Amino acid sequence: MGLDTDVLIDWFAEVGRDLPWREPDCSAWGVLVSEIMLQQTPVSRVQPIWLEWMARWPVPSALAAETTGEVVRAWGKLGYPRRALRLHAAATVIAQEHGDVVPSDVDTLLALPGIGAYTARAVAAFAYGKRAPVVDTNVRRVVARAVHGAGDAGPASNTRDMADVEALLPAEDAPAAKLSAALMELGALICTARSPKCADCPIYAECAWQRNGRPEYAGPAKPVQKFAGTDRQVRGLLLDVLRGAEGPVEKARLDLVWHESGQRDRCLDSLLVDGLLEQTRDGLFALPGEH
DNA sequence: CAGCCGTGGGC
DNA sequence: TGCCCAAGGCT
Repeated sequence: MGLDTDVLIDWFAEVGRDLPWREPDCSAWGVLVSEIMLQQTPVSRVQPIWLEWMARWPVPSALAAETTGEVVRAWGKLGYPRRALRLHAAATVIAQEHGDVVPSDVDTLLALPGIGAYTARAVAAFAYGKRAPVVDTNVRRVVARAVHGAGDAGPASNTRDMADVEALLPAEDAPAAKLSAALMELGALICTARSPKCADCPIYAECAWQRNGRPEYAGPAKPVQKFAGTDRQVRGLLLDVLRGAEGPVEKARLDLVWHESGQRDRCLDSLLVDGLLEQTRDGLFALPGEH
């Protein structure tokens, strides 16, 4: 027995959050920016930054005209700052090759930097109302429980996961796009990773996980990412100095953020390689384009 | 494909 | 408190 898509769509219309990028007049550019920012970053932290960006860079060409350093600075502490570089690069391609219009075609979107299987389909569905299997961590969890009766989703398998969701989508574009948003919202608000709120679930009666007696997750243990002491932490500390500085800084200033010089220098070098930092002629360090 | 890439909040 | 988690993508 399949899920009741009408119930989910109605539930979303009733209790879905009023997020600014869901407003009917939000541009496709606004949707794209939100999707990139929301990759691995919670809604509550994205929202204020997204509002700033939309006021400052309302079209792709406006962002493209900015230095990458300024974009990285405006990215603030959303995390994974390479996303800011990729978004800037995507905006440049959109401005130069697509007439400043965010593409609506999945394959064209996939060709843009920073846009993968999820984001391409999310933009097609949420900005353009298209039917496309939108598979994120929320949707994978909802499908694992409600459809497959498992306690949680196992390791991601792009092909299989998209086929699962594809089978749930209504034939028509508009309801399919609404269902995609509803599945994500259900995973975010009700069918959460920890302590799911099953009493409030609109598809409780059809849920295969309930029918199975709510079995524990039985798949392989998920790899846990360390953070303390990793290059990721050190890179974050280094970049944070530059975000807070007016202009270029001396290396001695950067040396203060981490005790181990080998790791520190390796991280500094990797930031230069990534294009998140630049070195000035006189050996100072700066955000790219800001010297 | 496994591992890496930031940051902060909740339990 | 430490651990888990959050609208992924890239190599």
